Amino acid sequence: MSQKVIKELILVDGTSYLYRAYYAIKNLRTSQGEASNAIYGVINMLRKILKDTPNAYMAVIFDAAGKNFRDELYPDYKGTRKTTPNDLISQIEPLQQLIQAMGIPLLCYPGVEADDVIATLAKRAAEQDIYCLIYSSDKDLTQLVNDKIRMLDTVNNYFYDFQGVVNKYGVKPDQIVDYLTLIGDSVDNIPGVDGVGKVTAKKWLTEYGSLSEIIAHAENLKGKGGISLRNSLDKIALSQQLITLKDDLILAEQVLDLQRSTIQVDKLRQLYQRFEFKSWLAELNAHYSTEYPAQLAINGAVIYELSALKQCVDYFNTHTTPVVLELYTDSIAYMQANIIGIGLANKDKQYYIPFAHTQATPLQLDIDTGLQILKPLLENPRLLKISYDLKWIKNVLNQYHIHLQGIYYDVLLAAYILDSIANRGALEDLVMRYLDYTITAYEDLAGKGKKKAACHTLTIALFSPFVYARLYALEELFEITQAHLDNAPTLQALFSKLEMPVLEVLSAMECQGVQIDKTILQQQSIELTTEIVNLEQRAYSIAGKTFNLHSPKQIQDIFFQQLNYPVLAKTPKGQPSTSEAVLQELAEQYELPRLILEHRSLAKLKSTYTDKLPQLIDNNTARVHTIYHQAVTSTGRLSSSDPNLQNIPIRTAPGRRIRQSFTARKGYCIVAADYSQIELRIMAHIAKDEGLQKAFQEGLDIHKATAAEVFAVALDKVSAEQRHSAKAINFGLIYGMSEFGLSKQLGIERSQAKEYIDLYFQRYPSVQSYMQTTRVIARERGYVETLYGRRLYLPEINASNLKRRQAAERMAINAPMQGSAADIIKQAMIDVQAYLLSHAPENVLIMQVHDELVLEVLETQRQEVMAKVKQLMEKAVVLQVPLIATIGYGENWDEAH
DNA sequence: CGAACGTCGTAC
DNA sequence: GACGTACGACGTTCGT
Repeated sequence: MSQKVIKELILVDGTSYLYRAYYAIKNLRTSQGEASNAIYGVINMLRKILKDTPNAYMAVIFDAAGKNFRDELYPDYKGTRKTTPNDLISQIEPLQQLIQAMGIPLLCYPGVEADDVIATLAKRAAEQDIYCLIYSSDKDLTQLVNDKIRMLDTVNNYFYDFQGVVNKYGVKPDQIVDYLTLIGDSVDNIPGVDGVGKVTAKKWLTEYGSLSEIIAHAENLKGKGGISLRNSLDKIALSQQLITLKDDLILAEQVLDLQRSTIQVDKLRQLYQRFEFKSWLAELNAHYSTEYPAQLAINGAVIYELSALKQCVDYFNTHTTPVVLELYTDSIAYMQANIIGIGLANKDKQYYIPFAHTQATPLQLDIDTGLQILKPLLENPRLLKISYDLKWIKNVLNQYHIHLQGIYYDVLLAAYILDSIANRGALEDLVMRYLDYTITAYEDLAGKGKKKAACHTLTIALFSPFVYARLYALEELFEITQAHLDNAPTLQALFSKLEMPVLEVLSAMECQGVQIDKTILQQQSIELTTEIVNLEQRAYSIAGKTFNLHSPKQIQDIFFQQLNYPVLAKTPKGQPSTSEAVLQELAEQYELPRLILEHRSLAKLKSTYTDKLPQLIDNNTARVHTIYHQAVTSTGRLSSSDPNLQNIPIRTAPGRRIRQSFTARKGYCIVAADYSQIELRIMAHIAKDEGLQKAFQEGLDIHKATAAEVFAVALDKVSAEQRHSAKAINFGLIYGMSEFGLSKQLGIERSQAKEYIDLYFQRYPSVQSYMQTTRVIARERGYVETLYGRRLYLPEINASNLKRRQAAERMAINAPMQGSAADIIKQAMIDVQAYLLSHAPENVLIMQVHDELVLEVLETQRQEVMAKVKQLMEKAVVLQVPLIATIGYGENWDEAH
């Protein structure tokens, strides 16, 4: 055999991969709710092929819509298939566009199947001494395999050459048609010979060579298979015809035409954007990034000279338009960050002022000198500042004793108000979404993960265009998001009256920090270590060997292989589950699960809290400085990280001990003020339920009052268990819980849970109608609102998938309550901060935990401040029910409760 | 060997 | 599958 073959031909069974990808990849859709899983899977595979064999002839072949000749021959062909899901159908058209935009030949012939086209092309290629590799997981195609045609099933990771087919099916490729005819194909609904399976088919074919020879010797065949073969000769002919691929189609394309053409960059970019394939988009932009600087009216300059900096400052001082401000540092941790450079811009001009790049010619300005000149501009309240994440910028500047003023417009917050889910991404994602062009992400400039380069190691020549593009884009995002806000007055008010002011409160809280007593935590860590080691030893002795108590896999082994515990539940992958619930149940009978549960809870305290918190104490301030994220949650709540101060334990005694380390400075005390039942109060208000409102107005214990109603007993006759049940119902309502959830929560029968819920709705009918109205409004508008008009868009509220739709409905129920509570406490924070700054400046807010504000208050002013804070919180908004804050104080956070 | 994912546990 | 919003530690799996 000559080795003159230069190229091989790659034929991809597009339809086969489309289905496989659709079912293999779950839960992939865009922020708008458009399914993208099948597209992602197919394109991912094609990209791999292109990377491995960039020079091969290549085509992707799809089945055409409509009937083909097999349907004519046999009306039940593929009759057992379920109808194709809409989610899949919607992906076919864009997938094909994407493949074409990638420059890959795409073939789709009506009246035949993709397999027939593949058969024809493979045969033609082989005739021309071109080796052919078929990518498919369809076993029918193995009939084509010979010394030049091979098949790769990437789904099952199996390679079919001649020997591969023999190994897999026990017959040769040219016997595959006969083999499949005998055993039939349930996938395509092709009948085989009754009583003949893989074993018999293989035996007969080995003995007689082919189906026609088998039929010729039919009278020799024994058993049930032999009888049914003799009785179904006509059916066999049809099956054989259906399974045999047509390899003599007349096609418009020759094999040599199947070359990759030029990539359609714009089309590809548009589709990658639509389906939010961000890393591919970034890669595309890295290769074809010439467009944007030319297209954007960028007019940038790097400032190296003192005189130029002074001129620049004068320029912005004499223009009344807002200034776009960017800060670049060597760390994202605001307490440690060192400024590397500053970007300043307006509509017409972008400046980059580098201070600390490692390599720079000409010399950079000295940072102290530079900041001294910039300080008046930054602190000028009349010169308005625009940026993305101004809180972080303000915090960093604070470390340089520059107090940023004129905080005007944070693009991050504006986008968050416009759509708290779709606008979760970074600046470059907002640019893509609102401006329809792309700018370089920092990671694409400097790498990511461990390879990520700090910006001072980048050259100014590389870095400055990146800065200009961001400054320019920020200006444009300012204009476009402002226009969107102007169209929705409630959103505009939410932005300018709530979020922008809260930004400044949060900045102050973060920089203030919280004093944490390291010695308390370190002592607790030591004690926890002792207990953890003790639990480990006891566990090892029961198991008879050492193992990792954190490893579900090892626990599975010991529980179910070694100790033969009963398997109570399985994971989705079919493994015996060792989840919390299973452990709880096993713990009733066995010692080991009890030890593991105990170990988990102690290990959690140690690793997450007592070990971690001391590490985060700032060297200079001796306090912990969290980050409050103002644009993360879908509902409007804040979140906290590094460390997360919003999930410090409270429910158990060892947990509360951690709170004892949150202490006040000498002469101060910790004051903690909680809103009481704020979400239920909001529900009573929004739902306009008279019964519920009355209970709150009378100042009743709300769970007790609910129990009295639901169980029809007098208030003073409510049992502890009844109150407990009512409390679960109340919480369940806020979360959109089902009967199932309530029954699980209370450990009661589902029918019993349903009874409770029905009784509740009978007693509080307005609550029921509110829930229903909310679902309807969500479906009609596509979003729900809080009291302050904050929106949560729910793209899946009309999804065809029941589970997704129900999840969206639960969010629709929960978001107005959770979000309104978030709005209210934000208002309270603004009011409290204004009071403190004007009347009691020694006292400071230090934490927010969703419905709780924590302050550090001068002992001598305690009574006055507590009274005022309580009053401001309760007066933050007027509802149909009283808003109550309970307030306490102590030397530490635990005592203050 | 580091990144990504899944499970678990803490808060409101 | 079944109760909403988060962050983060850990083990396992995946891909380079």
